[in-house]
Amino acid sequence: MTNSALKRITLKELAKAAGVSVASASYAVNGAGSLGDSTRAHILKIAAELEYRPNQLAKAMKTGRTGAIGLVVPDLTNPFFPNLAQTVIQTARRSGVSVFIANTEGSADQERKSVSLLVERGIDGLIWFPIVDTDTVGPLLRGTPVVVLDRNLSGYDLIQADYGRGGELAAAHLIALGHRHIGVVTGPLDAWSARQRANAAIGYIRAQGSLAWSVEGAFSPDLDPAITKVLDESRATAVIAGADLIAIGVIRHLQSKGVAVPGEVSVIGFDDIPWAQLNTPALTTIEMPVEEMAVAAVETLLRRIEKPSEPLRRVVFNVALVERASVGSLSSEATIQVDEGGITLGRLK
Amino acid sequence: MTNSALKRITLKELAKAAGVSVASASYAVNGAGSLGDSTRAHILKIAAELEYRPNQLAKAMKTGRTGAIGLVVPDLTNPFFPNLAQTVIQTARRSGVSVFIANTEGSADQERKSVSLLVERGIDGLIWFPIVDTDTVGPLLRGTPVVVLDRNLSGYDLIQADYGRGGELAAAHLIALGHRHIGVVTGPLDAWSARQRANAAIGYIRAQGSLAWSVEGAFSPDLDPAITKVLDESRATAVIAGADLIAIGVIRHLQSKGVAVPGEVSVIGFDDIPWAQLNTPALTTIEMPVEEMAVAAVETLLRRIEKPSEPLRRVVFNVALVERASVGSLSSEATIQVDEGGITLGRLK
DNA sequence: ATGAAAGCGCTAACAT
DNA sequence: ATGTTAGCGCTTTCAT
Repeated sequence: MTNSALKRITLKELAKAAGVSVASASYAVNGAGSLGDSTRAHILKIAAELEYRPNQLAKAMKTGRTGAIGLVVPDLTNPFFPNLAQTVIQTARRSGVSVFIANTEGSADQERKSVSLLVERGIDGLIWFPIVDTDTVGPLLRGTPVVVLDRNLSGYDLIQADYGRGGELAAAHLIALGHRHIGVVTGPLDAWSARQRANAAIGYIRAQGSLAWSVEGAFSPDLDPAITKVLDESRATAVIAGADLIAIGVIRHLQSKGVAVPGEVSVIGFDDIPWAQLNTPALTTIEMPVEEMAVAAVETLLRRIEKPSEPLRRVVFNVALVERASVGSLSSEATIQVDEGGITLGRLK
Repeated sequence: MTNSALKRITLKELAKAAGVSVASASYAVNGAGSLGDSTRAHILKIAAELEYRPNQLAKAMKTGRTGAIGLVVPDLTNPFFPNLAQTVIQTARRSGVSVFIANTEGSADQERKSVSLLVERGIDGLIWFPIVDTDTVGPLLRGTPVVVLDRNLSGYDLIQADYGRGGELAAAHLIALGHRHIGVVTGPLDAWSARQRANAAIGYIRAQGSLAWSVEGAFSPDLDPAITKVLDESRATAVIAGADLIAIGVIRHLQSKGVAVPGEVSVIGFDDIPWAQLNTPALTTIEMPVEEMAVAAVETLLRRIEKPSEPLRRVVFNVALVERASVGSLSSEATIQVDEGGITLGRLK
């Protein structure tokens, strides 16, 4: 009968059972130290029989490594994040590290509390997707390595997508299809990534066409009155949204007012969330390699934990246009000529 | 200057700084033991000045409580789960407990590995959403308290929705609207909850109308050939899907074949995932109170951790029909007469 | 009311 | 190659 429940065998007990010292037992279990082959084999055999499982807490206390990292994201309910979280979890687990998830619910206060809780609980590192561009948590970190996603905070390793290029790609696509009067609904502008997208898109539109209007929105399909108003009065033939969620909201609103998408107005999004292709019409959008970014975040963090004094790194991922059905051509030509304006289409994937 | 970074103050250091013993310091910090009011106040003051933060690992090693629980779900990428996870995280945090998330990617093997990792890492308890009806992890638990979501495993606390009633509700709604020929695409039938839904729906259909066909599907909008085939050859005027994700897949397929929903065929889903109302047409579905179930899971687990020997509990939540736009009436009557067949519509919310 | 001290289970010098 | 031992930071019993 095995001791499946209750009392776990300790290293000391294992050592006694094997007739060796705790040190030898530890060495055997961890593949460390110098041990005779037969001794090692013997200890391992007994360990297996006894179903020895090291107490990770004790181990952590000695080594200062918990084998756990934290992931702090704004909102798991936003369809952009589950993919990210899942990939982080999987990647981490491949290295035997577990991940604590905290969500900040969009509040800087929650963000601070979450980080504090995690740091005090003892994590080896943190992957942080901040809600704003301010370093709200620096003083709470107490030396915990951090990699920052999506934002541009100094003093941390950074994982980003080329948001600026994304904005240009979106604008260029519309311009190439004959659109000249373009409106943009940005994401919350206190986020660096949203500003990057918006500025690049607006810059391109101004250069090649004309900016119909520009409003700031939240990351939600529920549109502020300010947005619906501008939409209703709009003469724009196309709108760029700062996120797919917003784009979906825009399309819904347009449709509810009887304007056809993309028949009368084209809409392009950002992120390529899973819903994008299920939407009616399927959403044309700018995709970023979320999974790869998640993997990069974990790997960067793990490396940082190993080598705390290596120079900080900043990894920027390429973005790409995903053409689906929410954007139409204004010109009557059947052939689509995309003026890339010096932008290289492509992706790392 | 505060010691914001690096070396945390230890209890011993705090004790020395306050000129007391470690025991007194511990008592003061934890509000335990018996201590003079002034002594306590003094120690606390010094602790605040020094920004003392207890080492939770050491504490955990002594007390056997880590203040962390695990959440094991099949797939964060399935829109059903983020809400659940988020609510679990929030609820847990309110009690100061952090949550490790693991996803099983639909494999029993991963499930076992994830649970092992968590248990060995040291969690106080586990919230488990199994992928099948088998207890794949029992022997790995080593006494860790577990509450099981959505399935009907014995030996654990159970949190469920009234899936059977949900199936009846869906069928009754269709029947009441004049549908008689109804098809059903079930979820994976190795899941108890999917069977409950399917059996109840099919039973009701057989009693009040006729079952056109029934096929098993995966939790995905991508339909198996077996399903699309049956859909294409179907004479059913309505289909019940075992999950919203499936319902969306069915609608997409129907639309792609030029059949109007709900004009020619009505479709009803299950779960009321966030996207259900964003779908075109907005999805009529059976909702379950996910957030409340998540809260109940955490509370049940926390109580179980406190009192391991209390009798097991099983909490069943009510479900409700959410009428949107994917179901139409077959009769020409404008008034909808729902024959509830003894079922009480209502919800706990 | 306060303090001394024994560990929790483990790792890693440091012996031998 | 193997064993002895000193802690990691904390809680808690037992003295005082």
